[in-house]
Amino acid sequence: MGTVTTTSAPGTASTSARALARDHLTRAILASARAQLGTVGPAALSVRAVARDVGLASSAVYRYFASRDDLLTALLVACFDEHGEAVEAAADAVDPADLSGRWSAVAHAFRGWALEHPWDYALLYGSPVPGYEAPAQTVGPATRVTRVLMGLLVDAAAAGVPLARPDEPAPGPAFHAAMTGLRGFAGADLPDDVVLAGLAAWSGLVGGVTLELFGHLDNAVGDREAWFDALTRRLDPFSPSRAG
Amino acid sequence: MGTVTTTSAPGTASTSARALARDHLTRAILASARAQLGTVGPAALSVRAVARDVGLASSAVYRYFASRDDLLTALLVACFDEHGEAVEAAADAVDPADLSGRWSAVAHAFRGWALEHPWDYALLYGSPVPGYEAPAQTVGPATRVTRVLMGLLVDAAAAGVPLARPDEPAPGPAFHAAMTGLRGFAGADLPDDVVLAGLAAWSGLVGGVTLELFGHLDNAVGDREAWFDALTRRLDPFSPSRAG
DNA sequence: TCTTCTTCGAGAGCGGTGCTCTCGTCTGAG
DNA sequence: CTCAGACGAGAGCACCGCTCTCGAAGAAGA
Repeated sequence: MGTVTTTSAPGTASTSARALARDHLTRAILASARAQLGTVGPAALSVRAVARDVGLASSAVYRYFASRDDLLTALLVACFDEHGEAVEAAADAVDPADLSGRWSAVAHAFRGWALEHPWDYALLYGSPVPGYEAPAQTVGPATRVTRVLMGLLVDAAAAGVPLARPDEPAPGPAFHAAMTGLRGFAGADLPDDVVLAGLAAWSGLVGGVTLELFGHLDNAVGDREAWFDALTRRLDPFSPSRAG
Repeated sequence: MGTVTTTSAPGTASTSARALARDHLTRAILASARAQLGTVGPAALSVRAVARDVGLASSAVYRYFASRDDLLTALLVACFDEHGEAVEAAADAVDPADLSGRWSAVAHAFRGWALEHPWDYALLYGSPVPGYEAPAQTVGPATRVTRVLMGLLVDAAAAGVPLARPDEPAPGPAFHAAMTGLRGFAGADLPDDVVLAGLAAWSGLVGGVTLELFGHLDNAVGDREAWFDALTRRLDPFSPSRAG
């Protein structure tokens, strides 16, 4: 669905001059689109501008991407992968037993990438692009970050750490039923309090970065690092277990 | 900046046929734009489509709104006001002494309006529109919701309720300094733990609604009401004080 | 080597967009 | 009653996504 057609069968790396040229141009188009996305936002991405940038007629770009939406899909996959990789790397650099440390690393990597690529972040976690529906091929890369977070939850559950706060009422059976899909996705039978704690932390993280990046803290919060540090600590779902 | 010019001085309601017609058409354009926004998203809003809808030549619309961005600004103000009013009404319908109840009402009203107006919500809290910079006149309406939340924090601070969790480390001096703008905005000298608790709850709320509305819970969470109920309770910054 | 099939790039073109300018018309104030 | 100002329509400009056609160039078979 990304490229229109492929001369060689999938897996067999053709080295013909034509295939090489095709590969090169596909990459150039994607890179140019990515660069344009960095300055102008997904909704304003222009196939014609990309074509001008790589030195092609606008119609020629359609030999490589069937439509603007296809180009958007490729960008979506690239950004999700890059973002996921950054978060994974940060999580893996921390002692696996230190859940709070892993959480903090994940949160800061999440925000760090977003600050470096604000429009890419908007493509991933901002408003949907009006006419565009993300195809199935994007859900894999899209879930890399959530997979990292779920890894934290699975480890917490395996260690038997309760993530509910002392006074927090247990989520009811409706919540348990609602989370069937997520439990299946995690591949582990996570307790409800763990799932809820994880989702709340995830919401707070996305919300915090979104508020900052989309300008909702502009006249309210000065030092953004201090703000995010404090937010991360406050959201840390594993923090209660450290003291108690 | 909204309308191009006004025949009558501001405040004096002119009843001349021309002024009436102008008022009527301005409203019709805004209503049509709002309706179009409801189906297609801010980035795809088309002045020409609005013109067709209200039965005008596209050029005539520019007699009423100087540009597409001006129309967007008017929509932004209208949506912020509507959203703020919904949240305010929900908060005012609860016993003022019941902080957790007010929080829950605010959160559910926030989400309720967002679910009813997904694209309007995207305009308010989603990605920035590429070429568009929100003018100063939007910040007033934009802060209505946050004002309600800050009212909660001010009341909590006045009641001397500590909002930090038992094991939570106090935010440092850098955080205190970062929140100068917000304290000035609140008009009260809120303690750091109260500010942090409020911002974290605010982040979680925006993040939760954003995740749900922008499709990030699609294959993970079934019953959305159950999920949001549980999230709201988990995020409730006043909950610890109830039990302790 | 010659031929045939496919791929590719360019250009023209269609209907859409935001926006500007001009040109008649009509209104309201002096 | 007159005349400046407001107004609507239309043409036009530069841009957009996308399609179609056509000629050049590469790949593959005879």
